[in-house]
Amino acid sequence: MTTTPHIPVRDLSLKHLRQSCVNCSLRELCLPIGLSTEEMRELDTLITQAKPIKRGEALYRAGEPFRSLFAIRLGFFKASVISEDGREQVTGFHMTGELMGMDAVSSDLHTCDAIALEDSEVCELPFTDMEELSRRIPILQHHFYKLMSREIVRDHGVMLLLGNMKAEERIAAFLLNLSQRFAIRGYSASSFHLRMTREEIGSYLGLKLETVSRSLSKFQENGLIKVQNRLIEIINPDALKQLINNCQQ
Amino acid sequence: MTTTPHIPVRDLSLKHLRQSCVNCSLRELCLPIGLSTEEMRELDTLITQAKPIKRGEALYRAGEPFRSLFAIRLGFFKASVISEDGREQVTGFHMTGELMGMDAVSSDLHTCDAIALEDSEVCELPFTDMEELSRRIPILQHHFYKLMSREIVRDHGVMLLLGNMKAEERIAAFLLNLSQRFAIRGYSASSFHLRMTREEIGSYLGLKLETVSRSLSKFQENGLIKVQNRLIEIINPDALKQLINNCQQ
DNA sequence: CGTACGTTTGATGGGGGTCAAGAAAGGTGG
DNA sequence: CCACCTTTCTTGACCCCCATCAAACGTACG
Repeated sequence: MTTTPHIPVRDLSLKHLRQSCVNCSLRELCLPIGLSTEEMRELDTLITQAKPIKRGEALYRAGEPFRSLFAIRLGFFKASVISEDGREQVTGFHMTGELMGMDAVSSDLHTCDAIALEDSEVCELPFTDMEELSRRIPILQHHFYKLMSREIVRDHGVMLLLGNMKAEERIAAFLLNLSQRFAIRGYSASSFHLRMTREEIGSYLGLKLETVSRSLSKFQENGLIKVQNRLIEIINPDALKQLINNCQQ
Repeated sequence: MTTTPHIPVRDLSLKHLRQSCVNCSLRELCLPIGLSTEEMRELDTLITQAKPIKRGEALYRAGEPFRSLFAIRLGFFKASVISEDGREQVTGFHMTGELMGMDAVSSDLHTCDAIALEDSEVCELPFTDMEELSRRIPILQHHFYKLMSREIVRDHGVMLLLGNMKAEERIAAFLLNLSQRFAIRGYSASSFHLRMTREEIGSYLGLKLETVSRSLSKFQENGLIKVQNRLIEIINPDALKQLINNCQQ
């Protein structure tokens, strides 16, 4: 039984089931790989009803047993690991259409917390079912390998950022990355709302919240962006790009 | 020079190929998941003859088309990404029994360079063949998902290190990590040879080579380790562990 | 044996962490 | 709608860690 958010819950025809898959949570998962209608239907039967997660709630926490991946149907999450001595490191921010929980496959335990930064909805994908299905649909198997690989590449990018870039370069890269991801989803690339605190940005970028705040203020002074609390307007994206590339190591 | 392989390179009968799979390059891949002899044989037919890579040579480079994963049969590699403006970030060091190239699945192009830091041997695993086989051997499919997931978890650990730790903590964590991985492979945990330069260590840890050198010297002064060029002897592993955990945030 | 590369160590300076205080925003209950 | 409180954000002052620059030394290799 799959429900679908922007479609009324009671209206559960097959057509809408498929739509839910294509349009929302599994956009990245299904749409680009060209499954047949029949295969898509099989995939849909796997997916449980969309589950709402309120802002501040955990989708899962480190240490919990792993059963499912989660596709974000709508909303915004942070993923973070806590070290033994209590330090938090935000490992990623995830938005509509992205898949979470792939880190948990390795040990059958979640290795990080996933916290909703706004009211969200996720679709649960039981992993063993998914594995079974992907054996029968080669293209789906390949796509899952690709998704996990993409996560690795993304992490390498963050490592480059943390290892090589100065504070302002990191912030610039972060803003451009968000901008691009919003744009892909049909939102404005030049104006968006930050769902996370300065502290969470800082944790992700290896900076203190004061440094994040200062950098944003400086960008505003220089006319690169406009900051109004968590509303960001990108005035001069080219200057931001230049900032990242110019500072030769 | 390089340590001697368990099996002479020239002796490549089927039996030895299988042994090579079990004992060396694919230790992590095959051994722990309990394949039947028949399945193991199928896997072996997939694997090409061990290929030697000399010190300094590239196993692959960023941008090259992706065809295969590589299992390190013997040796030591660094993986690194180069940013558009020429900055190098070492994303990992890989030793015997580990799998390289999983980042390339996402785009069918290698996204990083893999450079041998000592004379090495790798087994090539053509990825499409591997996918096909893993469809018929569920446990193999699951294991590959796990391996990729493990890579993600590992990267999260590095992100924590880069985002939260001070120079000496990073070095301590790095040394302990190497120590542990050597120990798993049956080598000494307390005494080992660094295959990489101070600069490469620094790149991996987000530090400059001088800082790496200074930290090692300081550890030696304090009796935690003994450094003799690239030979490291760990005198007081507990003190190193404490170093990582004590420095609260 | 000499050149090149890698390493160590010192001196210096700056980027960003830390501490602190005040301002702004958001949520809650009356 | 307002008063109140909490959380988040901004800005300033100070200082420390680590990058940078520089020089000398050790080691590997042709």
